[in-house]
Amino acid sequence: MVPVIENMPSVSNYQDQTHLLVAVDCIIFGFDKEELKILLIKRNFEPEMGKWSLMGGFLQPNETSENAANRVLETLTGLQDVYLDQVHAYTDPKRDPVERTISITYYALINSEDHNEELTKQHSAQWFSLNEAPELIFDHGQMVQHAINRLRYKTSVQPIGFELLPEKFTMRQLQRLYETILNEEIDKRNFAKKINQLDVLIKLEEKDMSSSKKGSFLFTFDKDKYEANTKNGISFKL
Amino acid sequence: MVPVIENMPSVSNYQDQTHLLVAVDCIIFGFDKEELKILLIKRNFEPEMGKWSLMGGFLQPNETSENAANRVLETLTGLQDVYLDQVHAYTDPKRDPVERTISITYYALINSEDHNEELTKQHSAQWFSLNEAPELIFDHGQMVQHAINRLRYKTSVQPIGFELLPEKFTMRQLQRLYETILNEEIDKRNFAKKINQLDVLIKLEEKDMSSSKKGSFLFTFDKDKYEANTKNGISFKL
DNA sequence: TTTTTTAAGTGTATTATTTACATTTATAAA
DNA sequence: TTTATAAATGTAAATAATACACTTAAAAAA
Repeated sequence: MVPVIENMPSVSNYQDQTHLLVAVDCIIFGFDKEELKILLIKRNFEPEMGKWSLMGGFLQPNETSENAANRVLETLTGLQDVYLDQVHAYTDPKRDPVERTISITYYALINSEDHNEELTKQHSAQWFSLNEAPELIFDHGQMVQHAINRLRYKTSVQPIGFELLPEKFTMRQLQRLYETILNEEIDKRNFAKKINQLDVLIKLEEKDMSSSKKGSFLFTFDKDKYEANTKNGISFKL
Repeated sequence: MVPVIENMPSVSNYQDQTHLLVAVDCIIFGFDKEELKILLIKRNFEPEMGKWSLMGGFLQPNETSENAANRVLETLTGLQDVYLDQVHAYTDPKRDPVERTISITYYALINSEDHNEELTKQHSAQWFSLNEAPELIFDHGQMVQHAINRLRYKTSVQPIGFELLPEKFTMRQLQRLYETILNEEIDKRNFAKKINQLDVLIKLEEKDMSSSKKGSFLFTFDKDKYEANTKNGISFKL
């Protein structure tokens, strides 16, 4: 028998507690050969109609927040099974002026070639490079910043960068991706050395001829090794 | 003018959305000279009365989750202004059998000497070393594991370990703290070298005579340098 | 007073990792 | 056939991490 302390009800008062709206907001990262970009929507609904924001949605009765983030992402891009990572829960009582809403953010990594343009057009969505992004509503700017930091960290411990690339890619595209995520220039010899150490790439016979006269070999990643490293972690530091 | 798309209301239906209970749960870390421990409560209330769990509470109307975590922490330990760090939001619809509740976790770092024993007794709380902790209700075990991982990471990039120590401490205590957090043995010469590089400690004249005949010098941290490094980050890797 | 005991305190050599850096090569276009 | 372009590649230097053992201060015991 556990004694019941004074002032401490023996049954929690779930009923009396405040129930709140819970939303998810997605920071959708894409890479278009040169730059890391984020997909933002121009709101065609209130509140803050006409302003730019992240794509989000309310948590539904039988969903986890991961489910909700996937749903939101599919609604906007048509993509399923996308890499998603929870970042943070934002809980300021005044963050949404209409009604108190807490928001859980997820960042998504997508290959920006893949998304369904019909859908993004419907939502007046647009890709922005990080330093040209417009001002965002509420605390969405802070959410983006936080997500970038998390992505940078994650990139240094797991080889997630590949999620943003097409199936076949050149060493140079991969390098540009890392450079744009980490926001620093990397020496190409040192980069190749590091990537080869990770031992997750397969070099194909095929070349991409679009970028130079010589052409550059295409790579794809070794799914098994990649997944092992994605789970076990790596150390990517240049 | 922003066009309103079919099937897309121009005003969001906040009213129609599901409202949920939101809780915070605290993973309270303390260090008692030898080991990293966590403070757990034996529930004297339903659900799961009599079982061990994290200390938590529901988010109140005008609180942020940080406020709530601080409140929960003060209720149990009497401590204010404790180091707190958000870890993750848990959202499985079935995680709480009484009613759907999402939980946002925070880990707290406290100097375990400081807490109010009267309060912890009232809540039937007890310190457990990490590998002797009892089984916990719901998803609390997973929450603890997740928090430990986060603490390990944080320790390697910010000098937060000091939050767990009394104001004056020996180099050896600090080393034991790092060893217990990182779960590995560290060579004492290499450790001292590394810590001195961080340049956040002040060596006092005073010695602690309790641990050896020679005694060991006490240190305190240089508040300014410590705070600068806490913000800017360090790299602690041994 | 001297000896013993105990953990504290300290430095260097080795290894591993990271960084800096320049020339040759394959191919398309002129 | 020549030219132009980005791709491909390796080594030396610097920095960081690791391994490792003896001396010392003080209390306790003889």
